Amino acid sequence: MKILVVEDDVETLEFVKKGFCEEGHSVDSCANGQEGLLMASTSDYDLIVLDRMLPGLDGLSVVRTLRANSSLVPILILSALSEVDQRVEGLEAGCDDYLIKPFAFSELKARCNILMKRPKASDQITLLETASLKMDLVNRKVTRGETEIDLKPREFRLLEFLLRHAGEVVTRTMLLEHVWDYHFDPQTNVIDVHVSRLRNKLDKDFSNQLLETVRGAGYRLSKD
Amino acid sequence: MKILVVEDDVETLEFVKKGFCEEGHSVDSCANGQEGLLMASTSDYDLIVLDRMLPGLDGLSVVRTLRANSSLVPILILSALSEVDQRVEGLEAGCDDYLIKPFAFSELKARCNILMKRPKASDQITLLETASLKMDLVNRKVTRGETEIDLKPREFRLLEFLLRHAGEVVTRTMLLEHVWDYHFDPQTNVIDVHVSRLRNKLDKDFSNQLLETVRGAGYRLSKD
DNA sequence: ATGGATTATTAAAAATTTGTAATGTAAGGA
DNA sequence: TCCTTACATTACAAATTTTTAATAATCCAT
Repeated sequence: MKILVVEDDVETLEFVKKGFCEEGHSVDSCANGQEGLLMASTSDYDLIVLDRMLPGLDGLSVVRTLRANSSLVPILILSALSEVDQRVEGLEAGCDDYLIKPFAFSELKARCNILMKRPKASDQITLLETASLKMDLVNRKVTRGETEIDLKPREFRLLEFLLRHAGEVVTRTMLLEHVWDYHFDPQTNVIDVHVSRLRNKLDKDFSNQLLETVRGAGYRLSKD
Repeated sequence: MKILVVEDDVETLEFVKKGFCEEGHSVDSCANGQEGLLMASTSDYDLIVLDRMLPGLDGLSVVRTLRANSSLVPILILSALSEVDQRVEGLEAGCDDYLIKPFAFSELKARCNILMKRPKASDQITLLETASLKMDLVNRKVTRGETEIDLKPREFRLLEFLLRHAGEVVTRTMLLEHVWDYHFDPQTNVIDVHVSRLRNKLDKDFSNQLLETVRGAGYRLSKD
């Protein structure tokens, strides 16, 4: 992980830097707001640890500027300002966590790990997966084991919805709403027909059947 | 937003509940771990506020169980256990924030807002973008500025290819290969027809034309 | 300016995809 | 077991999408 630490107190900076390095992260640092902002804008960090009181540009302004430029980088503010109102002000500036000085590195580490584990807007889900069945949403490809399964657009949407609710029973009403965008009952058997066609492609050549019918309720894509 | 509060101390519970309700959130609550776990598993919450010490099943166990079931719901732990080691233990259990009792509602609110604003794993999208043109590959939606553009499957593939090569000249041969999967020249004007249709939808209502033709070479999607 | 070539547009034919309806099959209660 | 209901399958009809082909417009070299 790539971390930026902006902190003007040399001792604290070295302490934090050393800790993160020992954790195997790559750490950049600087000692003032302007420089921090510049580094944050020009390089991609997985996390920024930011002192609140900095010479020149203070920490909160850095946060506000980054957020105004729609940066989503996780930011943890470190601050000696410990009053509730000051904490709230910090949290509302757009950072993701606020830790009061003095602090234990173990807590800083734990909080930073949470922020870095957090799903990023950029690492998007492109793959839906259940058992041996994989659906690549970007390339619109479906495979079961090694075999590629060719689906028509509506069949794709149907399977996508089932995959997003794998293991759960999916009612006909849900399917009409979300796969057909029908907000009424068409009084036909469209669903049955498409489920049948999907089954042919999905389960015909395999021993265990993934797409099961739950009589009286709907359908369920088995999770295994 | 839908919030679950699990707290056995009646006074604290009412205090938190009232606060969230006043913020316009919908709040469910219960007073023990088992029930909390059940509610969290059966209903979709945007946030769970969880007391650490609960009768029956303690808060951290609830967190661990939920995470083991790959729930990604944001969880904030409330606890009177304020020692560093206890805080670290709580944070490492899989929750997203840890607030020590006694606390100010303003800080709880600020911290909860951060967790609820956080991008959810479920609403992540893959986006191709050039100038004001955006293509959402997962939801298959294209917008230029505020206007949504409805494309047929082949038009979508054509624009996707152009977007992936924005700013570059794209030859007819490339298009036949990658948009049509033709590995020969069909000796027709399929491409011209589709480019024309795409242009109609893409550029007709706008002053600056994104899809330009490079005479003798192919087409290029302008980068701005 | 003119003519050959390249690109654009349009309408209609062809192909594909989707929906309907008729018929067949299986499940579960009386 | 029978009978009703729910689901499955099939063939065909309708709608949509894609391709073709004919015609018009544009570009650039002469």
